[in-house]
Amino acid sequence: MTSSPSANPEHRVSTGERINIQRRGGRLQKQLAARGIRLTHQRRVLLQVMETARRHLDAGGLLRRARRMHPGITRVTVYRTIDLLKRHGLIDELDLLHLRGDRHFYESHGPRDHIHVACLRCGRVREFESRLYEKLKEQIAKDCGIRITITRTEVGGYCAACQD
Amino acid sequence: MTSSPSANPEHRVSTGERINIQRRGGRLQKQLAARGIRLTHQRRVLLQVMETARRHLDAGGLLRRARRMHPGITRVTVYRTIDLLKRHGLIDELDLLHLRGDRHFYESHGPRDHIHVACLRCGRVREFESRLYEKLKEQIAKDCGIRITITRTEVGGYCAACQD
DNA sequence: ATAGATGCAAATATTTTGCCGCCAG
DNA sequence: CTGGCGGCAAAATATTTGCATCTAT
Repeated sequence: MTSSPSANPEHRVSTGERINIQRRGGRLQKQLAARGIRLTHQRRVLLQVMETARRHLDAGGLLRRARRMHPGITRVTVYRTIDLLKRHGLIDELDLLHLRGDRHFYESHGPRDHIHVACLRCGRVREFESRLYEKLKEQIAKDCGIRITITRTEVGGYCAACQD
Repeated sequence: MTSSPSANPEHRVSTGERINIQRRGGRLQKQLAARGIRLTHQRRVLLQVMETARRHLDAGGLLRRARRMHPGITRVTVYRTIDLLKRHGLIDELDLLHLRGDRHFYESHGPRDHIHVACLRCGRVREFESRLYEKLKEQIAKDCGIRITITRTEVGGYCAACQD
C-alpha cells in the first residue's frame, strides 16, 4: 500500500468537526443500531463509505475515502469495523478472482444474492442475478444436507468488448 | 477475525509416504512438458504433491510436503511454481471462504468443474458437481456476453452433523 | 552453451494484537 | 460512569523481488 506520509496534521479533530454524516443513517447503520451496537463517529463514516461506494473497495480504499470525511481514522479501525460487519453478516467479502491482487473487497450485503462477473482484460465487474443460481443453491443444500449461510460465485473471462 | 481455535486439519496423512517422483509424471507434468517448459527436480516434486494431495493445500502446506521429498526446496520456489501453473491455467486458486485464514489454496484443475461446499463449524470441504451449475454458466455467458475462462463457487453453511 | 530456474535475504503487502486513554450510551 | 472502542506501534502473516549461481535441455 502507498505509504502516505499523511503529514500528521493536528488530529485534534474530535467531534467538533461537523460532518453531515449523522442524518439519515443507511441500512448498515440501522442494522447495527437495532442490535444495540455502539455507533461511533468512525463507524458511521465507514458505513456511509460502504453504502455509497460505486465500486468494490478493499481495506485501503475504504481507509482513503473515510479519511476524506474524518482524517483521524486509522487502518486498524477499518479492519476492526470490517470484522464487526462480517461477524454480523452485514457485508460480503470478495476477492474478485485476484484480478487486482490479493486483497479483499467488501460490499454491503443486500437482499439479493448475486454473482460477480469480471472481465480479465478490462477489469470491469458486473453483478448478475439469476433464478437458476437460487435453484442451484437449493440443490446443494438438499444434496449435501447443509444449511447454507454464505455463498460466493465469481466468474472471470473476456467480455464482448475485450474479445480477442 | 477472532482466532477460532477450531479444527487444526494438519496431519491426517498416512505415514510412510514413500517417494519416487520421476516415473510416470502426472497430468500437470505432462502438460508442462507439452508446452516445452523446463522440468526441474523441484517442479516435479511440487507437481506430484499437488496431484496426490487429498485436501487443499496452501503455499505453506505445499512447501512442507515438498520438503519431505526434497529438503532443499524453498518457499520462493513454491510461489514461483504456483504462479507458473496459474498462468498456464493448470491449477485453480481458492480461498475457501477464508474459513482457515486469509491464505490461498490450490488444486490441480481437473476436467470437471466443481463447487466447494464448506461447513463453517467442522471445516469439512466437499466438492459438488452439478448439471445446473453448467447451465448457470451458460446463462451467464450468454446474458453477459462474456467468454468464461475461470469460475469459482464457494458455499458455506452448517452440515448435517453440525446443525445446532 | 545458455536461457531460464533456484536459493538466499531482504523488501512489500496485508492483517492482527497489546496496551491505554477516551467516548457513546 | 464504564465497558466497549479507537489510536499507536509493533507483531504476525503472506507474498514478491534482486541478484548470483546452477541446471535442464
